Amino acid sequence: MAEKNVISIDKIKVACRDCSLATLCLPMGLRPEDVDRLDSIVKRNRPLQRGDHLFRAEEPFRNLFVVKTGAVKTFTQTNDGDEQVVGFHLPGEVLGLDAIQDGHHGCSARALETTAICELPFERLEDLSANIPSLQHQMFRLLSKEISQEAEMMALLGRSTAEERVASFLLSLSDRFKRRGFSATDFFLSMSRQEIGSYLGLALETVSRLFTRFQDEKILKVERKHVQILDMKRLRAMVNHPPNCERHRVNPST
Amino acid sequence: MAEKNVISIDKIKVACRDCSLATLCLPMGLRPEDVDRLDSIVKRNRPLQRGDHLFRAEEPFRNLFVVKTGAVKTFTQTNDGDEQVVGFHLPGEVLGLDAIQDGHHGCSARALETTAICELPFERLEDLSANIPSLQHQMFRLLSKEISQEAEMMALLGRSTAEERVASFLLSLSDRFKRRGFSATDFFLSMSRQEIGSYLGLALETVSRLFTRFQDEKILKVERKHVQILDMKRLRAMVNHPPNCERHRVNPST
DNA sequence: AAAAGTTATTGATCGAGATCAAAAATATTC
DNA sequence: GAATATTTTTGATCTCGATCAATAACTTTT
Repeated sequence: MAEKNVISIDKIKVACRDCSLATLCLPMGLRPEDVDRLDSIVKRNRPLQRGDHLFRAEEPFRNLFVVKTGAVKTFTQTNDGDEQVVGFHLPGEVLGLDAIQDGHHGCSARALETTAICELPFERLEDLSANIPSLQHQMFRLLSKEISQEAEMMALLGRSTAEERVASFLLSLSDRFKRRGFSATDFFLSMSRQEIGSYLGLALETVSRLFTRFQDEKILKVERKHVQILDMKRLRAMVNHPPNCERHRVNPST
Repeated sequence: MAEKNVISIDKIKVACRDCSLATLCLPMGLRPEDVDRLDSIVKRNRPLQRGDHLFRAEEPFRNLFVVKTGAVKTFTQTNDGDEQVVGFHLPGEVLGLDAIQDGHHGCSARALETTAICELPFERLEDLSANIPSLQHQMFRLLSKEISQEAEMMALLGRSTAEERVASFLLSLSDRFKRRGFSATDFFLSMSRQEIGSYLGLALETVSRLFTRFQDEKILKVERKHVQILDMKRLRAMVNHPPNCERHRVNPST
């Protein structure tokens, strides 16, 4: 098992134009020559190991980061000391967007597993954007997408039951894995129950219990970090249908 | 009382360069001549009345909107039919940023009171941004700020007690009013308890009860929509201090 | 392979806040 | 200005998920 984390450096240092993530990442919609210009400012360092920090809250902001392989969590400190997970980031997803605002990172980021990262010096990216309209457009879309997704998350946290939150979380992962060419129904969680709970505003025990329940109901097969979705339909139904369907009153007063 | 909603059209149609919100709004950090170029694409229509829609979810996205006077709420439909408030927008704040992404509004927006709006055709704004680096920079900052604020809200919804949420909400309003030149301690809520609850992920009764409790504790004076903050310190302490301070164990095992 | 540490599961209990219900205050309509 | 509708307050009850606690499964170290 000693070799399972060995990763080919060649695979990591692939240029944007040859990168399998190009359609998910910043180069999306750019002309080939513009992709090369973008590529010219990208820095690719050696991979992070599990637990390594990509950046820390309060640090000055210089670069945006894109996950190339692996997974990263972002988190802040709660006022009572322990960490609050604010996001999980898979290949092709960009980190640091919240820091453009005032030049400081608002959260910390660490690798959940061995992770390769592309680094984009933001000042150079801005210059390039001003000269490549399609890149500027892509940047606006990227930022806007982040806003939409966070708004969805706010709605989830504001309204939903634990069941709905866990179902949503799994569906989100499933969908993101699928778009990256992995199985939508069979994957490994790179984060702990604790981290999932923190992200979803639930106790870790609640997450664990729901995994168990979903398994009892033949919706999932869960074995530690290994998740298989057995009944996608019912999982989706949990998110779409009101959690308390018993509001169809039999008594039609009014 | 028939005249209380009469608003001078002259005051609404003031140019960006003469607008008191310029330091809070898009023109921030732009050179005067660039402010004029921005101004040239701004459309200013007649004010909205309370309840009027600014836009509806799913509608195609053409413009960003800036609140000039008044207040707007944005909201989506929950799957069980009723509305979920996702934001309240005061003068100088921009709406529609989530729609850049895929060209459709992800939420609806309606006026909470008589409201004047500046409208910015997004395509023209993009063109202008590509030609005015400081405007592009300002746009990135604006989008990034929205991301930061939503992340903060996610943390609030994921972690905090009802008390902390209501305190945060009042402090946020107080702060925003202050920056706009209004009193930080004496203001009117333009939204209902229902809407506040929806936004904070609480039942309207819980919001009402907390207002009552804060009043009993001499932190607030609340009379329907009229709020006075009597003890800013204690209100702030509610947000900063852990809600359950009884985790300082007397028993120092470990 | 035993020991120590970590992470996940499962059970029991408790409480914050939702929900249900009614009254009170205010706003709107005719 | 009486009547109707809406919003807010207040009270009583109940439930979901947090918390506390112990065990089990897995990982890492020695």
